[in-house]
Amino acid sequence: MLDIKFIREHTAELKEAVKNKGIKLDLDELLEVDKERVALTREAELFNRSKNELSDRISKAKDETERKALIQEGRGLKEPDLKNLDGVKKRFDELMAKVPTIPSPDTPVGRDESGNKEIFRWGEPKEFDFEPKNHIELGKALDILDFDRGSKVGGFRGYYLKNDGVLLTIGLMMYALNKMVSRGFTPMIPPTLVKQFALFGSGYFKGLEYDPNIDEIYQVATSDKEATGEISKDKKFLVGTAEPSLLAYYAGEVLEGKNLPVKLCGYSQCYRSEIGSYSKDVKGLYRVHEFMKVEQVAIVEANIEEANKLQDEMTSISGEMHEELGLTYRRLQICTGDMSPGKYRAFDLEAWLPGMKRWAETGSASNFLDWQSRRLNIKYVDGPEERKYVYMLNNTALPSPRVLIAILENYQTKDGDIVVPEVLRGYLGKELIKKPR
RNA sequence: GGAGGCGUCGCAUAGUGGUCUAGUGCGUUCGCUUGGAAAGCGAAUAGGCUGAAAGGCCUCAGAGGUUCGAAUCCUCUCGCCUCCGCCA
Repeated sequence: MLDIKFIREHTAELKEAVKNKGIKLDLDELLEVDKERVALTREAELFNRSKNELSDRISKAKDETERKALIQEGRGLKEPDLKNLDGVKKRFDELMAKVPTIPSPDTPVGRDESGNKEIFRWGEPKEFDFEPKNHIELGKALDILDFDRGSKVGGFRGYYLKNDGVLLTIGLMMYALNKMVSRGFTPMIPPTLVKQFALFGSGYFKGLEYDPNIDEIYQVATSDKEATGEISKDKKFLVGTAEPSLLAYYAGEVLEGKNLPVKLCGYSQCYRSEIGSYSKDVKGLYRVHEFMKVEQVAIVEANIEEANKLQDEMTSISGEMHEELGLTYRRLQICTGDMSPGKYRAFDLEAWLPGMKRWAETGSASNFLDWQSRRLNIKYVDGPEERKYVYMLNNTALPSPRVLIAILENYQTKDGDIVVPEVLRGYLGKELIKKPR
């Protein structure tokens, strides 16, 4: 969400942003609707003013005759068409919800993910003196992953973690939480079942309302009437990351400037319907409907340099974890076409998967400026009189399944065992996950 | 699942048809006072839209209705809480 005044004054830049981000939005229509909205509001104001004045005079009428005369006069007032105003407001809101943040000057312009730019690389893809297996084969042989039973019970993209697969995963999460806490982030386990506003506020709906056909979010209904939309009571959604729950923690609040920046990290189960990815990555742990993740978010004052600096810091913490885990990774700067509407500046981390022979997105760091805080109505006190919307940032700390894939594939031995990365050994109590022989 | 309660300007509350331009207390800020502070005294203290400004309009959870006029009456919706039952 942006300020309508800003939109009026920066139309050209916004049109450029709409084009470069590939958003379906007619800004001219928005400006037209805005004009109409202002005109109708003005009309309603004038009517209200005369009505209020008249009511006041009626209440002060000195006798019945005067009162009756004034009431008659009131009947003559022409009421503006407020129904029309409601419609205009609704259309205005719909269009406003789609207005993007103008991307940062350093963001490459591109149509899709092929326009992302590699800006940093740590390590090189590992060389093996044997043909490395992928995590599916490895996991099955080690009896730490079970996809057959996973889909039997959980359906498409279902999986079980077993034995050391569980300990590795929980170990990764503990490792990430400890790392974040050591960097001054407040740990939280937030709700994963949340109300609509939290997801809308963070930008997880493409429009004003949830649309199950395009939004990659599960809705939870507790009755048939809810499921069919007949009633909307208690409609809840499953979050795809801790981000919306962490950001919405402060929804509607005004924070003290001296308490900024607020740094939080959240551990949560994450649910993704993957509605637009039916045929993508159908095998293995790469793209699953539910997983565990530690997420980092930050709430900062409205200062672009500070926000960018913190974004870089958050990205570097994720990078450091990849390094400590011994995972070759690269950092990409995300281009306009691969960026969601609200983002100002974004980076992905990708780890190398020797078995699948590909890079795997293992993190995504985004700076939204005030696009989310306007939707969530989160401000801070800046000086004695001024209140400003905060800037909001988020970044993955560690996503469990993809990092697990990277560890299995990078640390495999010729015999199909897995060497446990040093930083995780404390959580497993062993140095090697041995294949049953 | 059953029963009941509640939703007012940061917090707590008052307000049952016009004098509400929403009162009071707490908190906060500023001033007076003081060597400095506390106390005391005085003042200020919601958000949104619109406007160059002055100002105007809207918002008492939300929507609709009754009325010349609604925080107040009616209907529905949403949200929260308590008790009972069931249960991890």
